[in-house]
Amino acid sequence: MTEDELDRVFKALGDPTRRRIVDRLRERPDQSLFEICALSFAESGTALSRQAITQHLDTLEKAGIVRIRWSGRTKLHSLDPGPLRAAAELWLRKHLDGEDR
Amino acid sequence: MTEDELDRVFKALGDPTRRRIVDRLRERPDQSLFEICALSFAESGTALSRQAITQHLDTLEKAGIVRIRWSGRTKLHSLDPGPLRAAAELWLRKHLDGEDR
DNA sequence: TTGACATGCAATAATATCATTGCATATTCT
DNA sequence: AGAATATGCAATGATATTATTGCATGTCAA
Repeated sequence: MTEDELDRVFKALGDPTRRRIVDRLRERPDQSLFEICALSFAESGTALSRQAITQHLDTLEKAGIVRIRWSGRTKLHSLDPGPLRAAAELWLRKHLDGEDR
Repeated sequence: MTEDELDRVFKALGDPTRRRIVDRLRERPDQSLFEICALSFAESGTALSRQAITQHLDTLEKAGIVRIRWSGRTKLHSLDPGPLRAAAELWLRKHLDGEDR
């Protein structure tokens, strides 16, 4: 994992809206943009525009955290646990050695 | 750990200069601003201004990752592993359950 | 007490991020 | 074919981030 990839992963995680999206995608994969918008609204009360969500999803996709798949006219989003795991292993874990885990 | 704290930790980690600072502080604690500047230069070749490093250190301090201690006219920086560990435990780990670790 | 040293504070500028709006394109259904 | 659906693309604006420069303040040491 390159420095740039690490940048993108941590930056992607540095936003609460994106973290919520990742949480929801983990509960259920293959969600469409509309589903994610609806859940985002249901959860937070405030409605972000569809484009805002799209941009967050792009950020997650560029970080490699989210994978997309087209089914007709709907774009389905799922998690790719790889980059998250890589970031945790490569970087966070070395700062936690010697602790009670 | 609140959402805001999580934001600050991940955002702080989303910059390669700051990650390098954390790496160096882990190797040796209680480094002054000048030492960090010097190491940063020695490592990367390009010299960031002292103020740029100061701002990065502020970001790390606000994220709770770096603790400071004054000794006369020198400001000594050390790591606080707490927020890093909390972020890893609270957030990253739940996305890694069921894997071979 | 003067000079060198270590750092702080403030202003500025370039670029990036986050969210919005309006319009366009492609797919499904009747 | 026409209407509704799901999404893309582009422009804009507000705010945040990153790095710079110049000057000020506090501390140590000769």
